[in-house]
Amino acid sequence: MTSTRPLRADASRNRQSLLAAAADEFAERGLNASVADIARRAGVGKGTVFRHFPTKDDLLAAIVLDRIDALNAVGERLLDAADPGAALSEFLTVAAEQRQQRDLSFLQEAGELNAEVTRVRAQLFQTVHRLVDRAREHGAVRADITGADVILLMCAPNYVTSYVPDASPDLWQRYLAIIFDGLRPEGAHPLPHPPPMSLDATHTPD
Amino acid sequence: MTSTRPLRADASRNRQSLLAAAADEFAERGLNASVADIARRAGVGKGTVFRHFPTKDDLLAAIVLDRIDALNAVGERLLDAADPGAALSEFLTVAAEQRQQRDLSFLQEAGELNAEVTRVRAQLFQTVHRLVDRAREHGAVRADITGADVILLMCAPNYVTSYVPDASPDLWQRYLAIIFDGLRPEGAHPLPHPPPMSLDATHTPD
Amino acid sequence: MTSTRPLRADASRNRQSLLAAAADEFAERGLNASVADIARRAGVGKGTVFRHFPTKDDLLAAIVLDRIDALNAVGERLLDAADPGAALSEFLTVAAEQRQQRDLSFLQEAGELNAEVTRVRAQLFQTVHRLVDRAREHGAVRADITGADVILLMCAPNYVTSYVPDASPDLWQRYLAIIFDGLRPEGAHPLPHPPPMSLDATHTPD
Amino acid sequence: MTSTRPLRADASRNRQSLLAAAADEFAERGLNASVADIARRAGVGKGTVFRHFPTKDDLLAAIVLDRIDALNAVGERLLDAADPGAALSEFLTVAAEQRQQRDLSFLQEAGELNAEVTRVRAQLFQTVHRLVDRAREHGAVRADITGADVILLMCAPNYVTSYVPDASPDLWQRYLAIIFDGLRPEGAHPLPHPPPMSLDATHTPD
DNA sequence: GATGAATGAGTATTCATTCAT
DNA sequence: GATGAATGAATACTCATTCAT
Repeated sequence: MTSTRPLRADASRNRQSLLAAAADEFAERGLNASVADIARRAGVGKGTVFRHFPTKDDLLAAIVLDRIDALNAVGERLLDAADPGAALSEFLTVAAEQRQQRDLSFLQEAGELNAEVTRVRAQLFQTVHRLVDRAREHGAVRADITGADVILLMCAPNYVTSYVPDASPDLWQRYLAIIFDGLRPEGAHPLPHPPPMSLDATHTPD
Repeated sequence: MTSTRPLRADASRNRQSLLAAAADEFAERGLNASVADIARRAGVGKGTVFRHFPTKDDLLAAIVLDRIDALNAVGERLLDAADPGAALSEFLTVAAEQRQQRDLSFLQEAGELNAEVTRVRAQLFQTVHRLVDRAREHGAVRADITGADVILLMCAPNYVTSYVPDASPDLWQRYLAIIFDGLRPEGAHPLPHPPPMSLDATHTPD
Repeated sequence: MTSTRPLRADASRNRQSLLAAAADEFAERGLNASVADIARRAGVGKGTVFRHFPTKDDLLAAIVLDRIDALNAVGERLLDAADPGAALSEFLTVAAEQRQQRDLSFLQEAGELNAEVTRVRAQLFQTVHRLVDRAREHGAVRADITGADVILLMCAPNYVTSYVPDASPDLWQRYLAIIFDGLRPEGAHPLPHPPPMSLDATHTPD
Repeated sequence: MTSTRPLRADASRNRQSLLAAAADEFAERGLNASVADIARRAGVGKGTVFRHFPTKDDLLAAIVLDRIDALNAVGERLLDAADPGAALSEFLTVAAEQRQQRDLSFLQEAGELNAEVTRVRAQLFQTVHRLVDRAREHGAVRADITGADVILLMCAPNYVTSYVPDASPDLWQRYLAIIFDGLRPEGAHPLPHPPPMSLDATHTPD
């Protein structure tokens, strides 16, 4: 949060290349993707990676940050939608599409990440909570469902399809639909366990 | 399948310690858990690990094998149950309980593992297919659900709760219930995507 | 053959230290010399070895390459000498001096080494063949001697003296002289076995 | 030299299997041949190897011992031969045949070996010295040749042919003949270096 | 005596990170 | 600012040797 003066043009270009390259490399190789490969893919020297991101983990955090921010923007926009049920459904669809593009599921391993991520994630959580509250009030989802539930279930469709070797890239739609059916009021059975109190945003559902 | 003569008493004890220690260590540290740490945890020398499991991957395979076998046994028993819907539900419950005990989700990263694993996994798949077929015929699950769907969704409850820092150990029950509601015929909406053809069992949903 | 831009000054210095240290270490400990020891002896970190030579074998190959190249250069120069007999003798002397400086006889154990080595070795073989042909035509060596014979016998003087614990460093001269006498036409007895067809240069007489 | 009571029948059989297996394995794999492989090849347990030979080096020593003893026996018998020149030639032939059967040239690496070996080797050296002295007195070898010279040159033919990939098993005969021609009085040129004083038999020309 | 299970020092190699150019 | 050379901790795996069975 040090008062970042704007980067020189080339530096900013490098930063972008790096984020893209890193996201690709991580998506392909998981957390073990090597900094050297990322640098090569970005067309810069290894040293440059560390000038921009003091640590491999910081690089990871930056990627996650971008992603969460983008998703949060979508969520906030949908808060004003006319049909709250459709809005929630749309939000989950966008979230899954985003995850599908680049599988960052391995992030689960990556422990706490940095504080900035936690902050942005907390924002996203707020947004989801509001989306869910509106949907619930509208009767679009069952009464016993919370924002936390949706946050947790949000990644399941992609997770689930990641096991299918040569899956259609849209297979997640099937499982999102099934899960969403489970969230609806119609035919709902009482739930055997209360929802988690709050997700402290230090962990990583995205 | 080499006609393994029964292990010496101490050797067999070591093998058990190793499997337990390795499962714990893998669960805590993921695939990068080091053989040295596993050995230390099991209270044996590093060399002993390799005597029992020529390769880190073989160790992993042994753990997975045990797990799948156990689960398959449960599934086969449930094939004879009176209520096919309850049987399927029971099966998913046992699967989740097993996964809850030790999280092996990192296995997703692991490549093919060995052939034995693939074989046993294929058996398990068969069992699940039969459980699902029976449940469907009984009207306990919707008509458009296949065995493959259930295999894929089976792990979702644990995956989802793994994001909650200090979750109640039974939280998965909540998400299994939601997902199972999504599988029921009541209130089902048509699914936007066909199910995957077949899971080739070289990959790792367990 | 990748268009290697010239190494940075320090890197090139390190490369030289490494080659020297490795040659010494190999000479003292044989093929089992450890990369760690080589690094220590060169005064660099272990990682630096692998930056310069991706593999222990590549390091070995580099050493061998240098040696063969140097010897070949001498041989080619001697092809123009006035007295072909003296030229051959001189060549064998230089070869033995080179080997005496650093004993690489352990190389016999080493497998194929890399293709570059094979290529350069084939060149050296050509050179020797020509030296021997000229000497034979001049009557300086017996008629039934081939280039292959000389290539094989070339290393014998050093091999032989390597058994003498505190030998004079010039002792090889004695055995080179004896062997060379065996190659002369005077007093030659017919040979009981034909010469080898061709040495395929994937093996390692140097 | 502890007053070895005669071995039990099976033990003695094991000892022989071991020596044979070890010689083969060493010949095929060099000094790095593993004790486990030797044991397997001999059809005994690994522990048995160490009961008979407290150390891998001791096993090696035992093999060498057998070999030297056998060769020495031949040498001593030839001391009484009618033609001292032929006797020396015959001796060198037998030595080369023996070495050809099983290549133990890697032994050079094997440092000092044990005292027993040194003792037996000293005997062999004596024998060779006497064979050479007789041959010299008879004019069968040049006057400036010593027993030490012959001991050293003795192994050269096998060494030299070990570089030829698919050599005829008798190729050594060619090089023994060349070297022997170099030892003859006819056409001998004066030698540029005095012979080594004495070979202290702690090193290993066989 | 024989066996093979256990041990741990040793090895090549990788990779995040630092720093001289 | 950018580069890539240097570093060394970490890792899977091997093998001579010891020792309980």
